[in-house]
Amino acid sequence: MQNQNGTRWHRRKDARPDEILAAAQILFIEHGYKATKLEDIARAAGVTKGTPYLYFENKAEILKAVVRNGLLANITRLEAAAENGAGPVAAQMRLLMQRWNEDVQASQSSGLVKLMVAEACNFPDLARFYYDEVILRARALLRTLLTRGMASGEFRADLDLDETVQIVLAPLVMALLWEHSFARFEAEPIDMVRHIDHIHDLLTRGLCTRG
Amino acid sequence: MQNQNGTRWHRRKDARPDEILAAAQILFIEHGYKATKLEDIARAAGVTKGTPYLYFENKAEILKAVVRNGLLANITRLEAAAENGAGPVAAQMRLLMQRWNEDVQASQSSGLVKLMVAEACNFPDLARFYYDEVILRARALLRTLLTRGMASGEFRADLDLDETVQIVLAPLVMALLWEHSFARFEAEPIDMVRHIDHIHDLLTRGLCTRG
Amino acid sequence: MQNQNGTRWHRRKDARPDEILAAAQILFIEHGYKATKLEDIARAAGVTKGTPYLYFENKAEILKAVVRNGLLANITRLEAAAENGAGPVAAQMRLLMQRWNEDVQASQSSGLVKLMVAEACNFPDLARFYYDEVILRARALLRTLLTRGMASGEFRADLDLDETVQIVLAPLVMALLWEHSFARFEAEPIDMVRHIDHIHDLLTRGLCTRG
Amino acid sequence: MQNQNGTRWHRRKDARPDEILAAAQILFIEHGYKATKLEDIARAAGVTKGTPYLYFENKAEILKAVVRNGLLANITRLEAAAENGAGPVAAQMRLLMQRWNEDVQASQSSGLVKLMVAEACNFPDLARFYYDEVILRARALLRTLLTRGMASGEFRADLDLDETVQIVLAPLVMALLWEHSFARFEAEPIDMVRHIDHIHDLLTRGLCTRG
DNA sequence: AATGAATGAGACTTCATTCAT
DNA sequence: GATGAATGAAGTCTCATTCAT
Repeated sequence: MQNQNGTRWHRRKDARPDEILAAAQILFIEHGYKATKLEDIARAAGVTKGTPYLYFENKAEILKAVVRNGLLANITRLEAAAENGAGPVAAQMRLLMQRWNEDVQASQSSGLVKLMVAEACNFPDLARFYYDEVILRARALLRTLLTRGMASGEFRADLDLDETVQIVLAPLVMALLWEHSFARFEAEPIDMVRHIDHIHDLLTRGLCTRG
Repeated sequence: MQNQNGTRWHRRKDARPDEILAAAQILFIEHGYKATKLEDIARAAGVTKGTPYLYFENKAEILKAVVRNGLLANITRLEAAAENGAGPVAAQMRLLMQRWNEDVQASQSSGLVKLMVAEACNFPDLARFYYDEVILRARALLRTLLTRGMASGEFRADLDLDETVQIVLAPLVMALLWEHSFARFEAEPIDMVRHIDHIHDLLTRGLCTRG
Repeated sequence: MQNQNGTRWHRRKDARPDEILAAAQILFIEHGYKATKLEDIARAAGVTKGTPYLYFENKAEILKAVVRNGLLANITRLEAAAENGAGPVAAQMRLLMQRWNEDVQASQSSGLVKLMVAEACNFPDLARFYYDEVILRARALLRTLLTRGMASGEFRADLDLDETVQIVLAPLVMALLWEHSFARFEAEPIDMVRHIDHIHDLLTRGLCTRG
Repeated sequence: MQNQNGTRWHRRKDARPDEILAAAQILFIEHGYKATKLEDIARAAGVTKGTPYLYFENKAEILKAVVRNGLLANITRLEAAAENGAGPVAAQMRLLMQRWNEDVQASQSSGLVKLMVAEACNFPDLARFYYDEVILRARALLRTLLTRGMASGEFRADLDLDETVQIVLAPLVMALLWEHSFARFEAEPIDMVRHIDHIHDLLTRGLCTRG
């Protein structure tokens, strides 16, 4: 394969692994790990069957790299975004949710969560990694925020921290899973910004009227 | 292969399909559709490779039967449980959530949701079925309750119905997914009754202190 | 299975094997030996999977019985028809050809030849049987006729007997094979009586004008 | 599996499909379509199970390729051989028959006819192809010759063209079928050149003495 | 570095055959 | 005699992986 100057391509030499991972991510999310053929990944990445093996031990390692790459970057950016907040905690929380959403959209990584849910049982060490490096860190982030809010009197003092963290995260995670499972059947696509506002509103103020 | 009577076969035509589906459900949920071998299903059901084909056309049909069987029964029981409620709507909602949980536990069907999330893309008509017959019906149920609560003044009048339904369902569904993905890494198992109470409490009263 | 008198059927007890063979013959001819399922034979014979095994050792024995039954009867009747002919040999030959055709039509056995051609390699002893008991006997019959014709001066004296026998039989056999292979593509069905007359005419008189 | 160079593969993409078809042809003719295992074809072609699938969609496509390849080439060469004949038509016919025989011997394709007869019912479109591209074209060839002979007064004018074509072809085709079914039981192998001469002689001059 | 022909274990599925009822 | 649930060997086809080029 030669470009029009007659010289071989070298430009993308270092980009290859990432191109393969990008292709693999899309296909793994779309069809699951087992149902995705390595040849499809290769083709989608613009290379041939043998090439992925130059960069990755085997198919399982590609999956692991996909997940590690995608999610570590996400959570790291999220942690950065959570630093040095000021003002009412509820507002900080809302901001953080929106930031996180923007980041997920930008990084195309929403489906990784679905992938992890689907494959957690088949890749225990990957699941462990995800639990330790993503779930626990995300929870810690939220827990800090909640604690601050409870300390300041903004949030109810009788909340169970662990439970509350789970419950707050649930609608956010579900929205991601939804996008890669049943969203296509909906009449109109979800407006995530608006949806997150609703989540924030409902979680902070509750369903019930204030008596 | 002989059973304990020294006879070669069990001869239980009527029970077989359900035994096969039960075995398949466990394995599909645990490993996903593709990664589950038919021979494993057969062995788990106490029969040999060929037997499932006496009752089901092929592997895909077994998956469909698993999902249809399990979920239709669930949603139907849920709808029955939702009828003729009286008293405060919030209390009715709490009761319904707990009923649903009991039913899911009893029917061993919690993992079906994970299965559907994982395989929605590979089985579009099954996903459609799930969307139409499970998701929409579950939403309708909740929407009725919310509407009633809003009409009675118990719930806030400014809620967006569609959004709220999604958000209320999210923690419930997430709890199921959790059980079949990362729950094993937690220090202690989730007490679902307690968890649902927390969900109900947080959703009805909100995070914030009143006033 | 009971008839309307409440008594079990016994009437066809002895007919069972023949019914099975009749069904098998049709299916073997239509699809070949391997492609015919024993269950299809059973169903076509109005019995269930296990029943053929009450009368036949296995599938191969059914094939052998089909061929033996069908062809032995044919050749025997043919030999009977060939006896005590009088008058011109060419006319006797014509009569024999037409008789043979009537017999084949009546006995529904035309496809057996195709079956034997198709399966000769896979069933050497059956092929041997067919060669010895059908082909050789049919040849002998024709050879007798030809010899008589040559002796009487009716047929050319310079004919090679073996070769001539083969060549005379060929169009007759081909017509049978044709019926079970490509006849369906023809615009109109073959009129066998007429076709045999043409065969007889061409073979006796030849293509060339008499000069 | 290693070749004699100690390397694992032959690496001969261009030759492979034909090697596979050649192996398949022999086995299909010998045992029929169903009774031939793909692994046997592969082994006979010097490759392993999976390799045929690099070049052919599935087993049925291999059969189709075998037939198409083999027969189209034959009929095409036959048509070429039939062009620009001169002299007595009977002599031309004899020459054509011998040419055809030489071609069939050289191309090892004699068994394809048997294969088609055996499998016509199971592969209707292949049979259609054979009927259209081989049978009809062969008939047309012969019909031309016969017509010429009748016009020139060499052949009888009262011949039915369609019938005659069928009858002339029959002994030629039967000889091929014979070779792949019962020839092995004969005391001595057929001398095809001589056999064709006999066919030609009998068909042109007829059985009967003149006069 | 990249290719892609080839491999071969392994999955799905079929079906001749058995035998308790 | 008849049934038909069950078996399990065997066949078709797939695809992760290898390695000569």
